[in-house]
Amino acid sequence: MLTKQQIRYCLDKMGEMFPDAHCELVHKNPFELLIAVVLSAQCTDALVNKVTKHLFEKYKTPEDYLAVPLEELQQDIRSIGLYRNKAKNIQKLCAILLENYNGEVPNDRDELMKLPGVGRKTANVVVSVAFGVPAIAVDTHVERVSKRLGFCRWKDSVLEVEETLMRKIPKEEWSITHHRMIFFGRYHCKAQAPQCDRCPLFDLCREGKKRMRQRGESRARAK
DNA sequence: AACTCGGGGCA
DNA sequence: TGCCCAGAGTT
Repeated sequence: MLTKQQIRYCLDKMGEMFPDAHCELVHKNPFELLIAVVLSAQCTDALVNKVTKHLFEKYKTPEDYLAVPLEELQQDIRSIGLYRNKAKNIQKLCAILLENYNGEVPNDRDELMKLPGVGRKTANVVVSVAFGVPAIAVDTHVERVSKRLGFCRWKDSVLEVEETLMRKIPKEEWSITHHRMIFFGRYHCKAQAPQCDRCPLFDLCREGKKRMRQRGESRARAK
């Protein structure tokens, strides 16, 4: 595992590579952010943004989402995957917001996780982006990058990854860390084709060196 | 821990 | 046309 100092170095480099790292989901308020993040599960932010553009014109409040039949809401988000379940979850979630939270989005991670369709990652994104609460949302990008570089152990669960990152990174940097790692993971340290040959972190990266060795060996075999 | 839900994007 | 993308919930 890398030291705190090494991790800090990595995060600084990621910041240089992606100085504009930010939450890519379009939203104007906590409620729209919550809807956008729930929709974003298992699909790209770009695709969600296409849907929410129209969605947020039509639906402004929790009441609006409950005022239409389920089938209509499903059709409105049809172009993203898992849309049937997501539409159901959004209507349930809006009913709970009205019932228990006065129609407002709670600013507490554990309260958010009680809502249907809201897991740990979604809750962390909402509290950190909408309410400025320090949090590290561990999605597959953050998990993959953490494991490849050695921010955490290979066999760590998602929860263990989050705990390890929180232990190794100063609290003030949790939120920006999450965005930097997502950009780094999505555009550079990709799942299938990581750009190891032009990576400023190659010298620290155990997985990068391993991959390069394997590539060399397969070339040698081919000859 | 493994499985299921799913359409869009891209090769 | 078939693989890849990428969380929550359930068993």
